[in-house]
Amino acid sequence: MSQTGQLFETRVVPVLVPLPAERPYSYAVPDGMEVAPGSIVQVPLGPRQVAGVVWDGATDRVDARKLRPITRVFDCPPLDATMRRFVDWVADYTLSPPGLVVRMALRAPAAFDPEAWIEGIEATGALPDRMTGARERVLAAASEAPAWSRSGLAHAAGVTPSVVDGLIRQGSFRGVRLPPPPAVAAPDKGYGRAELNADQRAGADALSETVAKGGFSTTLLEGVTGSGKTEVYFEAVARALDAGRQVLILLPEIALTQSFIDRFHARFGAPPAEWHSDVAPRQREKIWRQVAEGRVKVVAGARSALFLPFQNLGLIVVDEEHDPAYKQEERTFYHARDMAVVRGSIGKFPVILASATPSVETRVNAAAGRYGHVRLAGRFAEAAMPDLSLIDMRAAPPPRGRFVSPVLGKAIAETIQRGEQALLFLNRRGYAPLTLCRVCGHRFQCPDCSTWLVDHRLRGQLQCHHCGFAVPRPEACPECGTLDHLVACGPGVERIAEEMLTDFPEARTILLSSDLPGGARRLRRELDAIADGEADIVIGTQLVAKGHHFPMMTLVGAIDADLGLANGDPRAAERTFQLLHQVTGRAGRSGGRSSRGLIQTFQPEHPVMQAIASGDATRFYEREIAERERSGLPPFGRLASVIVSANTRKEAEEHARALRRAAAEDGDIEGLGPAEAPVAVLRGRHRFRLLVHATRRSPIQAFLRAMVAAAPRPRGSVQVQIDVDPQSFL
DNA sequence: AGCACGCCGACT
DNA sequence: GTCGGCGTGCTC
Repeated sequence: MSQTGQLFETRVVPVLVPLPAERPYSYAVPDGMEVAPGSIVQVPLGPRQVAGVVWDGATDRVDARKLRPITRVFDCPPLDATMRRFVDWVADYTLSPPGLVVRMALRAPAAFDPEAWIEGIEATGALPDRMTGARERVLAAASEAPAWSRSGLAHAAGVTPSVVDGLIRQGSFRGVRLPPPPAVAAPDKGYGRAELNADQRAGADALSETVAKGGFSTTLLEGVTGSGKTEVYFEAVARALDAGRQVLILLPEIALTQSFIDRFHARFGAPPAEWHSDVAPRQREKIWRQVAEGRVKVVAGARSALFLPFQNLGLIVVDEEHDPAYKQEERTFYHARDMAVVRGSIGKFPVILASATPSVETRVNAAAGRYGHVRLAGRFAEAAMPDLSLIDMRAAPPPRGRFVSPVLGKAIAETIQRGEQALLFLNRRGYAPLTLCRVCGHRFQCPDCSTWLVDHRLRGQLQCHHCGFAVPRPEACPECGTLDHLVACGPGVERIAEEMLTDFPEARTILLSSDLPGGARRLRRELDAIADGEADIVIGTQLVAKGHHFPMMTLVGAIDADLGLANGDPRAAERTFQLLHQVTGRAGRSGGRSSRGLIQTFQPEHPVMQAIASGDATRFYEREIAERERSGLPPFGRLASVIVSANTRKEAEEHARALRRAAAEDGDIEGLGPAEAPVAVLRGRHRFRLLVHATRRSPIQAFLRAMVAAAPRPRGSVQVQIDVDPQSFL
C-alpha cells in the first residue's frame, strides 16, 4: 500500500461489466463522485470504455496497480435492488456469468444519458402588428395546447413553418424547452371496459383481487381460445395501473401483432410500449429510458422485455405461457416464463400465466396448489365453438400423390365459396420430407446425420433440418446417374400449397413458413393481412397456431396431425396436443358463424387425437401427468442439458466425451443420462446436447457444476452452455 | 464480448 | 521480405 493510499482512503466498489466475468470487477471511486449499488457507470476496460453497474457485496482484493477509476456516473435511474437480485438469481440458476446476464439489462447504450429536451415555442399573448388569415389560424391552433414544436404547430394550423417564424419574430411566440415526448401515451384504466359475462367477471375479479392484495403469487389463467382470456387479464392490468404500478405483458415474439396492440388500445385508449427485435434502435432506447424513469406504464414485449429496468413493476402477465419460444436457447439459456415467476417472487408482486393449453409443469404447479388456478369455462358465444372431427386417413385416403382428403377438399371449396377463409396446418417445412430415385431406389440423406434431406422447391435446395446442411436440388441421381427420375415422397407445406393452387386456381392462397424470405417483420404483416381478409386459403406450419385473431377463418384442416407423435421426445404428446388445440382454436372466433375443424390422422384412436376431437383438455392433462409418473419421468424439473458447441463436429464430440468421462469418474456426479442428442449445426457451429437429470438429493445445478468443473477446460472454439429445465420456484 | 498479441501461409 | 489468417488470453 503506497503512502498516498494510506493518507487518502480510496473508495473501491464492485462493478458488474457486460462480459462473461464470473464476478464484478473492482473500481476506484474518484474523490467527489457519488455512487451507490445500482448506479450505472462508465468504466475503463482494457482499451475501451464500457457501461457497468455498481454491484452489491464486498470487492475483490485487487492489485493496486490494476485498479482504475470509474470514468463517470450516468445521469440515469439506478438498477434497483430487486433487479440486482434478479440478475444474480438468473445467473446462479442458469449457471451463466452474472456479467452476461446484466448485459441483457443494459442493451440500450444511448439510453443511459437523459433524453434531449425539445426546442419548442409557447404563445406570449402578444398580437402581431399585422394580422393575416394564416396568422389567425396559427394563433387559434396554438391555444389548444400550452406549448408546441415549431413544425408541429405549423402542421396543426395548416400553414408553412415560415408563418410561425414570422410570428416568433413579431414576439407572439417565445422559445421554450420541452421535456422529451413520451414513448407512448399513458393508458387510461377506465377507457374501454369490456362487457364481461359472469364467468369472465368472476375470473377478472379473482385476478384483480390478487393484484389488489399485492405480494407475490402466481396464477394460471386457463381458458380455450375465444374465452376472453385477454379481456380478463386486462382487468388485472387495470387494477395494477390503478395502484400506480408498472405492468409487463410477455408474449411470444410472433404473437406481438397489430391485432394485439389494437385490442390493448381499444381497452386502454393508448397502445402499450412494444419491445421486440423489430423495434427500431432509437425507439428501443427511448422505451428503455422511460421504463427506467417509470414514465412508461405498460410494456408488451417478447422474452427479452423481462430484463427491462422497471422502477415500480407490479404485475407480469405471461400470455401463451406454454409457448416454447419463451425458452432462449443461445448465450444465456433461460425460460422467460419461469424467470417471470422469479421476478415476481423477488419483487413481491403477482404473476399471471395465461394459456388455452398450459404446459404440463404449470398444470402440475397449479394442481399442487403452488399456483392459483382461474378457469374460463367457455367461449363468448357458445355457438362459435368449432365443430371438430377426425378424418381417418386409412378409411378415406386422398388420391395417390395428394394429401388433402376428399372430405377436407370439399369443405375448403364450400368455405371459400361462402367468402370465408380456410386454414391448412401442416407442421413440416418445405415440399417433401424425402426424395428418392425411381430407378435405383437411392434416398437422399444428410452426410452428417441419419436423416433424409428435405426438398425445398422454393429455394431449389435439399436441406437437412437437423444440421442445416444443404445442396442444390439435383436433376440426376448421384447413384445411377439417371436424369429426371427423382420422386418426392410425402407432404410439406409447399406441396400442400401447390395442391391448393391446382384445385383452387382462382383462390388467393398464402403460404406461411418460418423459412420464407422476409423474416419476422414480413410474417407479422402477412398475419395482419390475413386477419383483414386478404386471403382465402392459408397454408402454414406451426407458426399459424400462435395467438392470432382471424375472424373470417371458419375452417381449419390439420394435415398429418399425428406427425409429431412419432419421435422419441418425452414432450411429444404434450406438444402435439398444444399445437392441434391452438390451431383448431383459430376457427370460429366470430360469434354466430358456424365453423369446423377437420383433423386428418392415421391413428384416430390415439389419446391425443381423442382428446383433441372431444375438446376435453382436462382429461388429456390428467392422463399425461399420470403417464409421466408411471414412466418414472418427473413431470417437470430436475432435468437439464449440457450443450457443447465448437467449430468442428470432432471438437464438440471430444469435449462431450470428456464431460461424460468426468461424470463417470466422479462418484458425486450422478444423473448423466444415456441420451445424447445428435449433433446440430447452428450458425456454423456444431452442437452436442447431453441430457442430465438430478437425483432427489440436491438441486440439479450442483451436478452440472461438478461435472463441468471436473472436465478438462474447453480448448479452441469449444464452448459449454447449460440449459436447465423448468422447476418449481417456491 | 471485444481487442491485442502471436505465430504460420500468399503477396503488394 | 511483409500482410493477415484466427487460436489464446485478458480485461478491475
